[in-house]
Amino acid sequence: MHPPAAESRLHEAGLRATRPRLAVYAHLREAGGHHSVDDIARRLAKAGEPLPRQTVYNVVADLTAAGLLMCADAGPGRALYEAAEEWHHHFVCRRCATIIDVPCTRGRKPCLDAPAGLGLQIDEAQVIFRGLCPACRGEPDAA
Amino acid sequence: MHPPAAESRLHEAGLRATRPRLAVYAHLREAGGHHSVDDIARRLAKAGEPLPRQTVYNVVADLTAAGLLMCADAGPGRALYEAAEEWHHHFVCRRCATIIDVPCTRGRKPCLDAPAGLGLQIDEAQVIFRGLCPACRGEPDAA
DNA sequence: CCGATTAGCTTGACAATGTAAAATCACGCC
DNA sequence: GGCGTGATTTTACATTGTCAAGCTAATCGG
Repeated sequence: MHPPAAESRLHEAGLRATRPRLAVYAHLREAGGHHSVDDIARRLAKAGEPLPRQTVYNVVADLTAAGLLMCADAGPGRALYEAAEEWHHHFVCRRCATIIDVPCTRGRKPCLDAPAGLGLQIDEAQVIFRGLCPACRGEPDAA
Repeated sequence: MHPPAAESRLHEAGLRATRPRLAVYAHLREAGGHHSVDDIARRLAKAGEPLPRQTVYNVVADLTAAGLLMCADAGPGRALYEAAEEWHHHFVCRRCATIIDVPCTRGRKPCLDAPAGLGLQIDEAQVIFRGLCPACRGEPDAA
C-alpha cells in the first residue's frame, strides 16, 4: 500500500525519505479519506508511531509542496489533507458534514476558467459542492 | 449605505433589528470586501461601537442564516464574511493572499452541477480559484 | 401601565487549531 | 572522525471558534 515509489518521489522533490514522512504518507494512503493534522497525529499514535504535532504539520506542508498530498478545501475551519493522485473536488453534506470526493470533469488543472478581463492567472479551481448526502436525504428534517 | 431595507429584511427573517446586527451589517456594506469575525470586531471597536466577540459570532451566524451575509469560502483557516447580494466565487492569490470576487457565470445557485450517479442533492457550488493576482504577476519570483 | 415571556446581548472560560523559535538529532560530505 | 545542512523535537504562544450561564431589553397579554 505504500510503494517504495514514495521514497523516489520524495527524493525527486529534494526531500529526504525519513520515517515520519513515510509514516504520514503511508497512513494517509491506507486510511484514505480526508484527515486533519491532529487526526493524523492521533491515528499514528494509536498505530504505535507517535509523532509530535509540530512534526506532522511540517511533514504535511512538505509533502503538499512535493505534490504527494493535497489540501482538501472543504470550507473554513481545519485544513484537511489527503493522499490523492488526481485532481478532484469535494462535496460537503450540510447535515452530517461528510465529505465525498467528486471527480473532476476535466481531470487536470485548472479545470475551470475564470472570466477574462480580470487579469488573473489561474493555477487551479477547487469546487465545493454543498447539499445533502444520500444518507441524509432519506431522513426527516430532524435536527 | 445602510438603507432601512436592512430592518425590513431582518424582520422578514423573523429577527429583531437590534443595534449590534445593524452595526455589523452596515459596517460590512460600507467596508466591502471579506472580513473575519475578529476583523469586524476590531473595526467596530475603532468606530466607537465595541461589541463582544461572541456577539459578533452570533450576529454573523444569524445574518448569514437570514441571507444578508455570505460566508466566503477561501480555503482553510478563518471564516470570512461579506455583505453580498449576488452569488459569486472567489479568487485567492498564492503570493499575497488577496481575495478577489469572481462573478458567477450563471448568477444563481447551484451554478454548477455535480456528476450524476452519486445521489447528491446539490444546493450550491462554490469555486475557489488560485493563482497570481495582477499585482503579483508583474513582480519577480521573490519570496 | 405592569408583569411575564422571550429573544438577544454579555461575560467568562475553555478547547481546538495553527505558528514561531530554539535545541537536539541524523544523515551526507569532506 | 568532524562539519554542515536538513529534519525532528520540544516548548511556548497567538489565534480562532465554541459552550454555558446570567443579564438586559423588547414584546405581548392583562
